[in-house]
Amino acid sequence: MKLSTRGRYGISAMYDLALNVDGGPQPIKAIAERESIPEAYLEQLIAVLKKEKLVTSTRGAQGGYMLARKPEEITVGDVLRALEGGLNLVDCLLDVEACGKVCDCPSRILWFKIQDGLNKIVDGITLQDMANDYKRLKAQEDNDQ
Amino acid sequence: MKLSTRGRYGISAMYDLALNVDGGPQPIKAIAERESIPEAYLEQLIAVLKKEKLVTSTRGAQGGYMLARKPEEITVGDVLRALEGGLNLVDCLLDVEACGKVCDCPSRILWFKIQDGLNKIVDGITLQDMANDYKRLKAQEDNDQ
DNA sequence: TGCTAAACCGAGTGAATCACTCGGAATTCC
DNA sequence: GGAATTCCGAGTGATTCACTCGGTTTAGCA
Repeated sequence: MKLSTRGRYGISAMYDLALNVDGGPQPIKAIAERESIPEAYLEQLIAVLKKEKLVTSTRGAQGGYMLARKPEEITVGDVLRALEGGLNLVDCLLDVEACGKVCDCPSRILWFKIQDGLNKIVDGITLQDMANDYKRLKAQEDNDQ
Repeated sequence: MKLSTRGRYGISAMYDLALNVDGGPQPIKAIAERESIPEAYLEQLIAVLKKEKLVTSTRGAQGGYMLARKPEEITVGDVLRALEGGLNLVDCLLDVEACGKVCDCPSRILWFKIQDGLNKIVDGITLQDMANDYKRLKAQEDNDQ
């Protein structure tokens, strides 16, 4: 029930792209440095995000990655589902076949409720919300000085 | 982000105990058979549930396990937290030290929101609710015949 | 036109975790 | 005293995680 580094790094990277939304394409190296993510690993993750059409890329020198949609149109759920293999708490929710003897039906109802609730939470938060949190924190910090 | 078998088996076992709440102590063997859980593995899990004071045991012949509280007083969250090592999505929520370079603060806010929402969901469902689901399903089944 | 900065791609790997198993000791009922 | 049961610690094969590495392709720029 722990989020893997994939999800955490992925969120950091997407959040980074949201902050730099007006800065042109961001190379992996820059994102990796700012967010302290191993560069070669991030490359893999971002490939997934691209396949899921959450980011676009431009190749060659001066290339890099950008958000495929506006930050307020990308939810945290989009990112986590892409990287965490669908946020499926339990296989029997997708695949009725996988529901052998392990899942009796009240359990199945339970998993569904949890899964559904979780999805509602993560789909209610966008990258823009995160960027706003950042601005708010920063303003407060400036104020404290 | 997938629930491990620990959580799934644990819920099944506790649900089983809730259904058999009036049947005296239930030996592991019986629970394992009804719920199709490997017996020796369930033993391990139930030891954790005991340590967390969710079940009580009586040793020796005719012994077994019972719920430590009434089914309506045990939430699914109690069980999952016990078995899944606390349902902590991310270490930096517990342990500020663990929050090195990986978690910048808007991420932390995010994890907190998700974690909090998740806990609210699982703490809103009791073993009794699951048992009621079972009765409802069973009644409907009988009706269909 | 060639250099360099980047994305793209596939394979490999050590460490950790998962999902169990096994053997035996202690306890309690009949 | 024997059978049923909990209790306990250790061990293990398979899988997944979190990366790394080496190389290829693409594109801007001098």
